[in-house]
Formats: sequence, structure tokens, C-alpha cells
Amino acid sequence: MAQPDNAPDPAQDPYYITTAIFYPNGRPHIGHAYEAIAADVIARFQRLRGRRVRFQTGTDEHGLKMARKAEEQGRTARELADEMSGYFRDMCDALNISYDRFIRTVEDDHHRASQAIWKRMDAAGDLYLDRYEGWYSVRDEAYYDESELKEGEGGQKLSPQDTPVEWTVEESWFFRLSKYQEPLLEWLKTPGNVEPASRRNEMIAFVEQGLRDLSVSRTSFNWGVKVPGSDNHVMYVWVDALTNYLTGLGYPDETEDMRDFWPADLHLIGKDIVRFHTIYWPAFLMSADLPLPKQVFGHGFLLARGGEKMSKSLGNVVDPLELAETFGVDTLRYFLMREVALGKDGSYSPEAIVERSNGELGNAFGNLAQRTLGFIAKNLDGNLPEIFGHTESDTALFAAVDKAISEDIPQRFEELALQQGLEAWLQAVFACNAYIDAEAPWALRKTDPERMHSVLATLYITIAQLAVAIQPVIPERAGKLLDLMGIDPSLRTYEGIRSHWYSPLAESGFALNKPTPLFPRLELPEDEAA
RNA sequence: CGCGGGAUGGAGCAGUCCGGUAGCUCGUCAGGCUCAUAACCUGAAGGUCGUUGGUUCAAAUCCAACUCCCGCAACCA
Repeated sequence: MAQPDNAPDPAQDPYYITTAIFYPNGRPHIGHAYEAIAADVIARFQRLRGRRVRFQTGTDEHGLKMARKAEEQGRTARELADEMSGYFRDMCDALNISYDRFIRTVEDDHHRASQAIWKRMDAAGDLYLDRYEGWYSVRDEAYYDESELKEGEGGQKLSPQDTPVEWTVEESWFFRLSKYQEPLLEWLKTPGNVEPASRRNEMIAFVEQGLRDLSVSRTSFNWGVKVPGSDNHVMYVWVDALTNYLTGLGYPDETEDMRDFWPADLHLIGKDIVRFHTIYWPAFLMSADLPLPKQVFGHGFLLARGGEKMSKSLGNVVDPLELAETFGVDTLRYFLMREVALGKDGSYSPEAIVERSNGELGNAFGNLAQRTLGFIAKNLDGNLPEIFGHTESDTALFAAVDKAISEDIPQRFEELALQQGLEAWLQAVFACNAYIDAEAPWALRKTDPERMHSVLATLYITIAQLAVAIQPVIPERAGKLLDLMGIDPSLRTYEGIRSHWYSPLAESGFALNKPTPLFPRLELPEDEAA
């Protein structure tokens, strides 16, 4: 596998992508699904480009909230964690998330990695024991300054998030975050490290206000990773949670994965945890003398149509698995990537999903495949059409589709403008529909059979190319179509499908079976009450 | 002075970082086609890009001020 010579093999170029690990104190919701799907699309895209991809997701199971919840339910934290984590893994599997590892922070190797990075930070002189007292919010798992507090009903002190706070005194380990202020600023200010720019600017402003040292251990509960040498302390959840990105590569051992995949190419996370990933995490890594991730991207949130946040009381919380069941996994994936710009908030509704699915997947792409392949199956007995030379309109279509799959789509996907990449794809689909209308093979059948053959062959090739290009987003249906069309798996990459595969396939005696609609028309579910 | 998001043709959204013919989907209207999933194609109407002022040869895009809308309860990306 490894190339012994110095020339880097682009096909081996490693790419490491992670989602945040999910905090499983509730069931997965559409937001979790959104992040997992977006990361999966990127991972699959990079694989199609020929890169060696490592993709990690998982659950972050420690912390006081989990401990308390388990207590309320009268069982152990581990029991609760096992159950809840399972829901997230089930979600990933159901949504076709192609993770290489689903990590759980309760796993032994993760504890080992967390303790190892702790020791490195300690060895760097960045940890010290002190006493922490202040107003602590259990719900936020954060201390607040007196000046930040608000007065609630009955004189109850509330955090800025209106959660109750308690005066808490505990012995705590501190991390010298303040020491890294300048290097952090330099890193933050380099475009590309933190995206989108709006998030980057927020973080720069935050650091410029001045950083205080960070309390990184707790003694008030024990559901977490033990601090080395201080058995009554467990690590602050974020210390252990962030370390998961290293655990999955075998840290602290000097593994091949560590060498090949660290630093990560992309941490894809929600906009609410950008601070942890672009200030704390880089500081920890600097302290441990490890390279910083190449990019942290904070995606937006999904809101119910109308801009409302999802909430149980509003009755608009949706189980992603229910959505997938109702509309189909690929349809849901396509909708989320197409409807919402990755760096911004977006909204969804059953109506919008149905509209996108019927209009773009069904009418535009699915129907294009159906009318073309159906025509071949019916009129040529499934034998692939011959090419009797190409006209200018053929060349123009080839050029348009080729530009889409070799330039527009890959470039947009590369810069995480997934929505715009899909728009480019859709435009290429439209071009094919315009072409088939202009060429009218159904008329040529009587007047010019040879030309009809050429037209159908042109469409066959471009449809296969479009199917390959859309694989990252709708892997199951695209794969099904490519199977039907007899496209060898080795050709299903952005480069492979541009090669000269058609004539060999046509001459191989391959016969096309009668197609069935790829994306059957959806009706809006009548019963919306859940 | 709490934090943040948004305001672009009828609806939903790109574009704003790196100023230079305002783009996409849906809808509407008028044609075409009839191979196909009541699908497809062509053309048209429809926007002074929230307001005001500034910078500039040039602003949706940069700067300043302002108006309005939304999220910050549980769950939480």
C-alpha cells in the first residue's frame, strides 16, 4: 500500500474528517442527522476524488448531566450511556453514514488517550492545582461571573442562559489558557483555519477580550476520565471530549494512523461549540506539542419552517429516522444538503422535502434516467446504442456535463459549498433534459435511426457521469442506477467516469434491463400528528 | 449598552469575506413536445437587493447610523 518512493501518490493522500461527538442525554434529532450527513457527504466526496479517507463520529458520554440523568432513572451512568449511545449509532447506520469508527468516550483506549494528553499538558507546565469557587450552572456545565448573572423569580440567581446557578467551591486543576493567547490569535486570524468567517471573527473578538485560565477538573462527581495522580478528580468533559479526535487514531501510540491522519483536515461542528474547538482545543494541542487541525467549520442550525426552533412544546421536533422512513434516506440527505447553505441556519418542512424530491430528484434527474433508459430497453431490446459520430450539440452537452463533474461540483464541494455544488449538478441535469427534447430520439427512430443511436449513447454517458457525481449525496440510489447501467465500480470516481468506458461496455454484450422509477413521486403525508 | 441570526422579484433561498452585466428552485402567464415518474423543453412578466448617509469611476457587496423580524425554557448540532 505505502509508496516506498518519495513521490506522493495522490490516491493515497490521507484525509481525516470528524463530526463533533454527540452528547447523548437525549435522543438524536434532525440536527444530529444534519451534521452526520454533511460530514458523510464530504467524506464520500473525498473518497471519490481518490483520497484515503478516515471518518470518525461518536458519542461524548461523560459529565454531570449524564450522571444526574442516570441517577434520576435509578440506574448507572454506564447503563444509560450504553442505551443512549446506541440510538446515535443506529441513526448513523440508518442514514448510511460511512464512518470508519464510531467512538465512545467510555471506551478504554479513550481514557488512556485522555490521560496521556493530560500528562503532556502537565509536563509542559500548563496545569496547576487551585481552588475554584463561583456560581456554577449544572445545566450549562459552566461557571459564571457574578456580573453575568441575572435575577430570576424569587431572587433565584440565573445564568445568562436563565439556568439556575449554585455557589460552588471545589479544588480544581487549571489549564494555563492565558499563556496561549497570542499563538491562538495568530492561528485564528489565518483564513481557512476557522470557517465560516463570521464564526472566525467572533472567536477573534473573544480572545482579544483576554483569556482566563480554564478549570479543567471536577471533584463533585466521578463520571468521567480520572485525572492521572489525582484520583478524586475527573477531567472537565471538554478535555476528554475533544481528545476523541486523537483516540481514534491510536494516540498516544505512534501509530501509522497518527502519522498519516493527524492533524485532521476537518472538524465539522455546530456553531454553538466553535469556542471549544477553536480556542480550547488548539491550546490543548499546542500544550501537548501536537499540530493543530487544518480546519474547523461551524455549520448552522436547522429550524422548522418559519424560523422556529425545534421544540417539543411547539410540536415540531422530528425524529430523523421517521423522516428517513417517510421520505427515504437519500431524499432526506439530498434535501438537507441542497436546501441549506452549510455555514448558515436553514429550515425544513415536509412540504419543502416533497417539493425538492419531486421536482429535482424525481422530475429532473429520475425522469431523465427513466425516459432515456426506458427508451433503450424498449426500442433497442436493451442493447446499448452505437455511436455514429457526434454533432455539435453532442459536443456541447459533453462539455457542459464534463465541466460540471470535473470543475464546478468538485470545486464547490471542496470549499464545502455543498448547496452550490448541487446546484451545478442540477443545471447539468437540466442541460440533458433540454438536449433530449431538442434531439427528440422518438422522432429520429423513424427518420434517422443512426442519429437516434448517437443521441441515446450521448445521454447514456452523461447520465452515468451525473450519477457518479451525485453519489456522495445519494449513495444508495445513485449506486442502484449505476448498477442497472452496468458501470463497473472501478469507474465510479470523478476521474474514472470521464474515461473511455462506453464502447467497451456496449461491445461487451451488456444488456440493459427495463428501469423502474428511481425516485417515485412523493405525496405529502396526510397524517402529520405524531 | 446581554449574545447571536436575518431582511434580495408572489414563496423559499444563493451571491456579501476578494465591489464591476442581480442568480437558483418553486409559483404565474404564453407557446412547444408527447419518449418519460400528470413528467420534459422554450420564452415572458415580476426586484431602485430593509432605511438613510458616506467611500468609490462603480456598492446587494466596504464604512456609519437606524428600522423591523427571529432564536437564546426542555432537548441541543
